[in-house]
Amino acid sequence: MSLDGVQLKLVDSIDQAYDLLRWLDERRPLDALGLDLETTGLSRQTDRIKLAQIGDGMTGWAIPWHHWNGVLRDVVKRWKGRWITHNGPGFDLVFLRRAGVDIPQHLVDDTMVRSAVNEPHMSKGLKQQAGRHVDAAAGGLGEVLKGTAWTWENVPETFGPYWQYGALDPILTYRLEEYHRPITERESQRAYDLELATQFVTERMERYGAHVDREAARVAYEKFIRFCLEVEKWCQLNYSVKPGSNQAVVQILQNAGHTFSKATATGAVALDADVLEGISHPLAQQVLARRQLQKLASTYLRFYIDNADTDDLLHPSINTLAARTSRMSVSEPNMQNLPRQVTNDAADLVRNMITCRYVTRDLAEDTWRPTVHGSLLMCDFAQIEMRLLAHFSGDQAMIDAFSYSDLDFFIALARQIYQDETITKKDPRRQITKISGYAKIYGAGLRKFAQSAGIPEAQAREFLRRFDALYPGVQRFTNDTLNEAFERQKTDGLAYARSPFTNRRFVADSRKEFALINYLIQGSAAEILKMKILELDAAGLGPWMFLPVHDEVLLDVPGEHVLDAAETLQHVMNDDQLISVPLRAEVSYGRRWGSKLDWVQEKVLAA
DNA sequence: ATGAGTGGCCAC
DNA sequence: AAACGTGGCCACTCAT
Repeated sequence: MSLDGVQLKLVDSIDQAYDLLRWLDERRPLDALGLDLETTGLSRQTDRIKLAQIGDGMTGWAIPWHHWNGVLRDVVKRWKGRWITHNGPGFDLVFLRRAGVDIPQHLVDDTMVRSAVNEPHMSKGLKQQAGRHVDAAAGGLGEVLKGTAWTWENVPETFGPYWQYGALDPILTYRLEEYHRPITERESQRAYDLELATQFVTERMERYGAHVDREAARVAYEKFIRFCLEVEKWCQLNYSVKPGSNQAVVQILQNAGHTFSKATATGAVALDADVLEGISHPLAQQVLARRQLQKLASTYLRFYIDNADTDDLLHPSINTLAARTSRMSVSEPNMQNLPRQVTNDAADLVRNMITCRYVTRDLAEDTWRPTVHGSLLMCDFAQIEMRLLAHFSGDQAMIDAFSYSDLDFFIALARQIYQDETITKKDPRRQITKISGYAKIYGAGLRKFAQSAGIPEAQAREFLRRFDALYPGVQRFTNDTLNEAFERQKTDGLAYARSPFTNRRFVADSRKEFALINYLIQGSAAEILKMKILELDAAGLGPWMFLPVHDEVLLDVPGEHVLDAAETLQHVMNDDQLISVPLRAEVSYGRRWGSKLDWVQEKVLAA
């Protein structure tokens, strides 16, 4: 395929508008239209459409939005066929909807999603993809404004290179669809359907947003920063060093007689929390304390204050296609890694500042009634990855350990492994068992397992021997996955595993094929969460979901819907049919996320 | 001034 | 036989 002979056209007269509509009428009803937009920028809240482009494999039309948007509206009214976008659900369709142009979800296909599913190890970008599958020259496009005084915001729509660059995009999109569609249909239709549908739901989550207690964030920020400044002054005064300059701090501590043994990945002297905690020197303690508070203040509090909108809502981006396991990631801010340690008040605070939008700030905790004033609902799967390990292994003993309704899974497992029915929650053997489970899931070897469990390698070896004897299915699952991957390496040139749920390909880096075990488990968990989010959406909870966290979904629900929503969550997320052990989910609620210390912390802050 | 790389660290 | 996985984002350093 090449781009020879393509036609690029600009709609800037009535005649050309009619040309476009005539061209449209000649499209076959079963054909598709490529669709793309050029905008003033990337913000879906504040930026505007400059150019709308449609096309097929040979002809691309650029429609200047300000003067000729009526033409695009007319096209949307007339066209009954499919639409092909590249990141449409997350971008172009959002801009169009805001402009009052609604393209029905069921008519949309998307080449970014197709690429992510068909070739998860490759770049998903339109130009990069087109360079691979359409025309090598297409990969080098995208610098039309270089050497001009224009920006994406103020370039005239009629500037030749600009609109031509734009008009080419629907052509590329259309061609990519032609390339990908047969592959998707043959290889991974279910994964594609799942991913595409998920994008429409997560885009709504982004718009709905997360409510933040901005006032509390301001107070905490001031306090944290004041502390950091004092530490910096102290370090300067006493040691003439910046507490953030690790190597300089190391120098000083070395001069004071401390020796360092831990190295970083590249061989430098490590100065992480672990190392600092082991040094009895006032500088070490100050460096550590400042590092923690500085991180919290700048990553979260500063972000909350600067980026919440006028309704105190954050709108983080949810990327459904970032991780090779199909996990979703979240950015600006990354709300999937808000500190959770209850032992650290300062850290816990950051999570507690995510609050229910329907509760006014002055409403005292003891007068708050979730079913009256509204509530956050948090619904998370219990040990979903361990359940998937049991499912994949097929070991009856491990499967059984999930079927005692009144017994913790890891206690049940520990009792089997240690042959001791007296093991309870606090028994250290439960913790070792738990760590071993995650070691299996992550693909850890003996050494790393012993390390994480804090036991001698001999003891770890004995433990794993018993584990493997009791649950031979885990090793069988591991071996089968790897053997299959190596077979595929020979035939397809690529080591990969396939999702049992959607037939998705999980691709491993070379020499890290063992990671496929983890990809299957983590990826299946991710796919299950996506499936469940779609079910929740279909069950009517779409308007209130705002955040996925790998095995959990968060909702912000008005009071009159709280009970219904909680019941729906229970009903949808608990599932006895999907895999060979029951899937269990717990619903919790609160005025704040985290919520354990709540108002107490606000008082601490005020002090 | 900007960007890439590193080290560090939070989550699941 | 042996192999801990996936992300995002900060401060800092050194390069262009």
